[in-house]
Amino acid sequence: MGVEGRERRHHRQPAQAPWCLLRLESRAERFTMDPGLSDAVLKVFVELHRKGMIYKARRLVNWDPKLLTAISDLEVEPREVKGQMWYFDYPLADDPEVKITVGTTRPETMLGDTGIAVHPEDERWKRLIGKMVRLPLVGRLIPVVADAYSDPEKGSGAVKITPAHDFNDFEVGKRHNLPLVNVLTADARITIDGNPDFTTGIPGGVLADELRHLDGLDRFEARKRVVAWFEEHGLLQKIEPNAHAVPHGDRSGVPIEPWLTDQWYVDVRPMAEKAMAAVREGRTRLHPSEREKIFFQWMENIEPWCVSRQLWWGHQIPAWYGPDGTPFVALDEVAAQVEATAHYGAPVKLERDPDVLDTWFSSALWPFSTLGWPQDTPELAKFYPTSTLVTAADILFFWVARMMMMGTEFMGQTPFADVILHGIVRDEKGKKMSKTTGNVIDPLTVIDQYGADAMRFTLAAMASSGRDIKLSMARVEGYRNFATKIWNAARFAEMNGCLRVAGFDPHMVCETLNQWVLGEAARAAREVAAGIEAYRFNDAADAAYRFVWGTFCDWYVELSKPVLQAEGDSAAKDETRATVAFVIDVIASLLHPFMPFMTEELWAVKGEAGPARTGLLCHADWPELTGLENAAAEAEIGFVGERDLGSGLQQVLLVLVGASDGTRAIVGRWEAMIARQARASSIGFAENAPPQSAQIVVRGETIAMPLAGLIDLGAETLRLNKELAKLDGEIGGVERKLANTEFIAKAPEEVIEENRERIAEARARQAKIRDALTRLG
RNA sequence: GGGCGCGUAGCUCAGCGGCAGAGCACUCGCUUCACACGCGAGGGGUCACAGGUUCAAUCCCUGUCGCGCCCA
Repeated sequence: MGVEGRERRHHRQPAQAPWCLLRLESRAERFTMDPGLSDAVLKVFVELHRKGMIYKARRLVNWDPKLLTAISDLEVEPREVKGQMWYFDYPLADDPEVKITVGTTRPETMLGDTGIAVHPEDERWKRLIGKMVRLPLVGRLIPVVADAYSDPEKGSGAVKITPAHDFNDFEVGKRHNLPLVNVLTADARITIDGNPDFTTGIPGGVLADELRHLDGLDRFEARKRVVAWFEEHGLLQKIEPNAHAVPHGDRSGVPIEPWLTDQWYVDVRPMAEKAMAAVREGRTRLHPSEREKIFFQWMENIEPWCVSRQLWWGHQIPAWYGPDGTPFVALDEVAAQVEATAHYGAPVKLERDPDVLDTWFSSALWPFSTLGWPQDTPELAKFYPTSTLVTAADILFFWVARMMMMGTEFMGQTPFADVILHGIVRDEKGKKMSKTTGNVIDPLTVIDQYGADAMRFTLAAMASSGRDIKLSMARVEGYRNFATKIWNAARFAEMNGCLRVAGFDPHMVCETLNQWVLGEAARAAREVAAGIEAYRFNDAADAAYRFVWGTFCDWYVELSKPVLQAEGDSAAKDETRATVAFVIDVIASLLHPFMPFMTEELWAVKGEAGPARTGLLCHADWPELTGLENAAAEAEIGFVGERDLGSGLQQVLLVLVGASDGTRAIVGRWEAMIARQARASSIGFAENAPPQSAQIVVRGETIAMPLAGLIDLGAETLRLNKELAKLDGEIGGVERKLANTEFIAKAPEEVIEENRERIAEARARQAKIRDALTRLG
């Protein structure tokens, strides 16, 4: 974190960190201005300079006229502005009646025009190439040059060239040897009076009054005056509304100016090559992998990085200037003095460069500077390279790419094996949160309302495939309810004496219900682990949620009630109690990554009775649950848990028609439970359905409910007929598929088999429904 | 202008070749002895549009429209 981050955020993050359960080692907190990290910054700067990869150059930079500093390309953000395009007429020097029309969105820059470019093939202007134009208002003579930069399709086809105030014009100017005329001060005011660059081309070197009045004006005020002048002199051809992107400083929010200054640059290309190689060869993997394309696109087109800043805070650049301005880059002034003395042949007075480094320069060193580099520390040996970096996708270039460049350059290997790029949290309308817009959702507010666990779970559940998250409070609330649900389940366990039992072995349980839930728990543990390992946190969170609510609470707890709440003690009851306690421990473990507080508390509370815990849940092992799947238990509980068994009415008789011995046995074991689920008064068996009963078909079993006088038999008939028709449709579709010879020839066997089973099931079901219909009548 | 991505239930989003899913919202019924932040039962989708590939397309390909983001 840079120094400005220190000041603005430092008080806040430690407050948030514990609630978000960032597992931070606070003794290891580092800050880029710490002495150790400053040593690293100096060393890197000096080393890169020695290798010729840091140099000083006079170029156009993105200049922030409010903060009065250069900024890097990445700190510039284009903002769509509804501006205007002004068209000015520039008269030819030797024939003022002939005028060239040029368009501009920044009229005040015309003071620095040193040429006009037209496309070499443009028939309108071709004949004027090589001629001179007298720059209106200023009087300077400037040439018409042929350059393909000018787009004949746009505007008039001729563009004014201001090499000192526009990046494209700078390049055009270089190609045609046009002079650079700077007309702006650091705070973007016009400076022309006594400005030799400006006055050089002016006849007599003396400024007319109308010009002198512009001197010292703010750029926008000057713009108005220049436009007014052109209008007065009949040289304003037209004004068109024009929406275009204007570069703004991302911190200051004001339009930046391309401005000619001396700055320090890092030649990042060699480092970029090394970083790209690391990704290409799989030594660093980006997740999601689609990000790699964007990474390469940027890295392949990378430009020199302007790292000097004219600010009062930051790492001062380790460069000292001799009397003639020669820079000496060294770790300290003494070393610089040695070099200077050697250079001049005698000691000289040195002056240190007042500029500081871009904060991202020191941040780029983070993976090794924090571990003590350039010292050879044990931490460095142990923790570099790191395994995984988790960060927001929007700082891929600012930070991640630069850490990779510096890491490969100075440590010889890429700093991370995996980089997880997640989305950023946006507001509910999908807008990027920003302090200036004022739509920042403070996590502490959400936490106050719904709890840290609910918020953390929400973020995990919504963090799919690196997409941005529109934070949905409804989701947060839903997961708060989930947390409450777990507490209530734990309370149920407590009320029923479900205590942990020493040496409980999930493989030894005898009760079908318990075998079943343990198998489900094992499946859930596998799914959650797989999700986390694949960095698919939403899949992991989902799997945990489904198991806890959908399986454990909705079914297991319900089905265990008859056993737990029966009078007296039994082996089955003991086993079920132990299983409940065991599964709650599993739940705490599975959910701990997503709901650390609640689960830790649950772990502690459940640890009060039974065998002593060895420590905190966060230090406990991931549940190792293998060999617990049990197909027979799954089938049996599947039948018992069938939602469709009942009639939706209270206290009816349930009759299983023509049930097999197996089914009779299952029903025998679960009678109380099934009756309870189905709201049935009792359950019986018969070879034929009683007259006037509603009948349903569930898992191949026909269940009849004598409903004479209870329901509308006509409505029941209608319901059954509707279901028949639905099945007809399904059968028709599948039959057509199976009749297709190509399908039979080309589809995989299991798919064909699946379809055959589907049709068989549908037909069997239809038969039973038809049977039911005749009984009903 | 170039690149990347997204258009799936009213909303927020999963799924990504072989019967369209979740949460929230909605409708109906429940003071069921863990939980109304709950329980049960439902309704709701030509998976943006148009072509193509395939036995089979929400999923793959091409184009169109709409919406984001990144880089010029």
